[in-house]
Amino acid sequence: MSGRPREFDELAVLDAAMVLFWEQGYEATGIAELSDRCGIGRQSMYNAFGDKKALYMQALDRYSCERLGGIVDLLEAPGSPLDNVRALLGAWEANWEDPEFRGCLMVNSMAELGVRDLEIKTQLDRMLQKMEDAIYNALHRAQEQGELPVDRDARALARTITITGQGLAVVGKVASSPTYARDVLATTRRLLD
Amino acid sequence: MSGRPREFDELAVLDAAMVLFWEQGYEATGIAELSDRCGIGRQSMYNAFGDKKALYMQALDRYSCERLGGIVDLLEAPGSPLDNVRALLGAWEANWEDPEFRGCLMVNSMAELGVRDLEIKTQLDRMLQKMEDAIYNALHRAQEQGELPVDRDARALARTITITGQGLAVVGKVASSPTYARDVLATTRRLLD
DNA sequence: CGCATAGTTGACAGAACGTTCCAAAACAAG
DNA sequence: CTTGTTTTGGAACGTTCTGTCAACTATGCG
Repeated sequence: MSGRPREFDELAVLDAAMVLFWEQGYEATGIAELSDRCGIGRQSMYNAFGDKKALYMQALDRYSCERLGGIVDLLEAPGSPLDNVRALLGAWEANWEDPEFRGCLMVNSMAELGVRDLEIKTQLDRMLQKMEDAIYNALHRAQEQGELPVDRDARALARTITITGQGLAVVGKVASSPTYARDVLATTRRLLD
Repeated sequence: MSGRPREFDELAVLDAAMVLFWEQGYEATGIAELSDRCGIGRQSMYNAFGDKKALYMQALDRYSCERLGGIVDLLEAPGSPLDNVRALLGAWEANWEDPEFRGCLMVNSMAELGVRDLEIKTQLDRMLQKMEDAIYNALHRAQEQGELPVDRDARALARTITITGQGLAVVGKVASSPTYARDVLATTRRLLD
């Protein structure tokens, strides 16, 4: 039998929680703050998502679907796969130039919890591979289509681009130089010629 | 007039605090845990270092002197400057293969506090520039000595290497593949030929 | 020895933490 | 309308947190 209906949209609440964890990290974000910004009561959060860590992992999942999914879509877009990779680098450069750039939830999570929580570590490793594989697939297709020389190690290249993205996401939170990302990504782009 | 002498070595305590912050992050590390692992009482910590944030910033300073200083020394070692850069990349690769690799305090701090605390952000930016400049200086000397073609943008190259190091330090906390760093650093090394 | 200075110790205050209990409220089905 | 089921809001739980206070201890100097 069904009882009283929910007064909130589960996905919208999860999005709000995701943004809050994204901005402040896991430890620095309190339950009261979460329920405030999500617009629902404490008990409703516990009913819908479980305890704090469970909520956090669902926020990570949401990030994986929304943001990483967006990257995957970008890389799998029709047309030149190599241009899609270049578009990803361009998006990163644009992110850098945004003065309100808040980094990347996946990277923040790696730094804060990567070695302290095995369950989260496993999930983050999956997300990382999702990103790496998406880049690898694009590079591999680029090689099949003759856009990228076949003597390049596509796996190593994909990992290099992944690391570059993660590095920019961390450093972008503190670095003051506006040309930083441009310098780094120019070097990265040359690897694709 | 001087009173009762300290029963602890200030630098040793700071080192222990640094390691604890390094392993667990700022928020997840409590004062009780700090004074336990440092082997001194709470009040002694407050007397010697001030409050938690002041202690953290002194730990960051210590990290800058010890670890970043070690990198600077490595890069300024006599002999081939380009080989010194290669040695740094080799050290990063060895770090990756260490199963107890705990990342880098500077990177962890960027991710956790980089956008939330302006004072810490400023300090981290300084540390980042210290590292970048050390790499740049080595590359610049390599160009002067003819080891590295002068048509390379040494600043962009230094930033790329910096970003790669930061990226590896984050990703290394969760990635399972043992060849990850090797792949990435092989690509990086090719930039130096 | 005695005074001044500085370090150590344990207890404590005030606030914040994550979590749970409970009763009121809102709907679906009978 | 009644009964059953679920959500909601508020109060309260015990714990942990950072930081402080006051008493005690140990040293250097006169």
